[in-house]
Amino acid sequence: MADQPDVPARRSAQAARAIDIARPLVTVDVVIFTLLADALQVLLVQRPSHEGEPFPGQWALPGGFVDVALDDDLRACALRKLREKTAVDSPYLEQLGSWGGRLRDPRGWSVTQVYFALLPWASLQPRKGSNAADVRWFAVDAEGAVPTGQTLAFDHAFILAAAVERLRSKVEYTSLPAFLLDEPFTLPQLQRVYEIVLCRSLDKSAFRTRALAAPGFLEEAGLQATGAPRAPMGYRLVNKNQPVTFPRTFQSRS
Amino acid sequence: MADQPDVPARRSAQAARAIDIARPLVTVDVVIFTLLADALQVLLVQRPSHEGEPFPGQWALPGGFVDVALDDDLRACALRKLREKTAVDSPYLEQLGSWGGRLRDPRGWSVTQVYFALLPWASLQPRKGSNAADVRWFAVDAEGAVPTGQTLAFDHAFILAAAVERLRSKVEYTSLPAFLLDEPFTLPQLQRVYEIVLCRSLDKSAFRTRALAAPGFLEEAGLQATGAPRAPMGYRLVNKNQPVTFPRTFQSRS
DNA sequence: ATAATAGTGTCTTTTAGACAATATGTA
DNA sequence: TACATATTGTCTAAAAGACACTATTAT
Repeated sequence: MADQPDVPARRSAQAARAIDIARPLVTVDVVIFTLLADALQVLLVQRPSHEGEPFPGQWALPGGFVDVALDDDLRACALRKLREKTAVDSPYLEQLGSWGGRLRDPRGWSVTQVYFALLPWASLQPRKGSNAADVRWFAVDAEGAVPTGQTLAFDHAFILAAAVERLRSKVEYTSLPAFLLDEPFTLPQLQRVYEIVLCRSLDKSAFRTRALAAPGFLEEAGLQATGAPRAPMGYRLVNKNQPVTFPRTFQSRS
Repeated sequence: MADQPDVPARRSAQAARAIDIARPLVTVDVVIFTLLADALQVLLVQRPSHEGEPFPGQWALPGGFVDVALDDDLRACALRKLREKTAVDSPYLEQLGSWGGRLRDPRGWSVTQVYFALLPWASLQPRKGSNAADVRWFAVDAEGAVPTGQTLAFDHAFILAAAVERLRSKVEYTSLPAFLLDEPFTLPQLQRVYEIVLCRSLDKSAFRTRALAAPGFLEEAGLQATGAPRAPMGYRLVNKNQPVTFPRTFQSRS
């Protein structure tokens, strides 16, 4: 590593060892979810097939090495990766976790910081990803798997399943699914998103009561012409950066 | 970096760049909580005062560089750090998150993976930390701060506050506090832990009903001679590795 | 007996779940 | 007017909060 930071020559042996030991590879990956055709979809990219690249041609989560010159911090790095693939720059973005170890990358001990993003589909339409050939949306099934025909690169199948599980579990008691919708949205649309993510139906009346009663969640945005016989009320999020937490989980099994 | 993994000389320019770019420093830190004297306590260590070490003499979370030779993965690394300070090796250990950026360590772009551990006090008594001089327990206040007199090293004050917040928020709807108690414990003891962590009192009847009704949480372990006038029933955890999730949050304000 | 702590019972309140009823627009 | 979708109302069930009551044992 040629351009390693300069360290004074007079440092102690202990400090020197701390700096000089072999450093793991550090990457950031992003699990990008959206909603399309009544299904949860995840964005995957195809690995390059250059010689020397691991998992050539296989599908993977978008991501890559932290660039210590470009990225101020981990979140900035995740936003950069997201922007490179989707041209979106203020999504809902949450840290999912880290996976690191000796075996997950053939190039050596590596650690990845995984974020997950929730995007409304319409936010992607204007510029649908720079070089679209190697980027695709895949529907995610109930187990968090994806119909690529092959397994994903690295441990990404495992990470994707963890992301879906995290999303599912938080959907039980937060307003997360609202970040998958364009504003303004209607309550029937919101309920449908919950049902898609949870893979079960919810009671209409209880759902409305809960959503409208939650403080700091929704504000009215006028009746919407959705084509429905009766025009439904539209709503916007009061806070676009943070989900609302409900005091109970959903329990309907109807 | 002398002992960087060997890469075939015939690799492509792109692959070569990926491997050769400057790598961030990678550390693992552990927020170790226990319960003592009716207060939540966190374990801190004093930074060495060798020349060249950052934040010499200041208190910090226990942790340090990933050792790619010793550690198979991140969790193994966290367990090693924990074992070095406490001689405990099967605690409740959960990933908290990562903090990474250019400015958090004067030695360069660094990223830390933070875990938090919950330990019963008695598990620490037999060997109370190898070299006890530079290791100490500090009571944590309601805001997640600690009475050291100085600020903590690195961004550890911030990380500690995040850990306390995470603990508090999960305590509202999980059985996490049980991992702070030695088994067998009694329901009054368990309730006291909840109250300490939440900084508010809970109703006895509702608490007992909820705890005993939660599936997979407690199993009876015989009456305990605690010195109380009436001997209380002791309980053990059915599952020592995973907390139980309650369908509602606590709401008592009595 | 009294005190202190453990544990239970009862009543009320809240909110979800089920489902029926009403409202409002389109064809 | 018929119909489809949005929205509201009613009843019931489940669980928590408040708090009073009973149980057990050390002193």
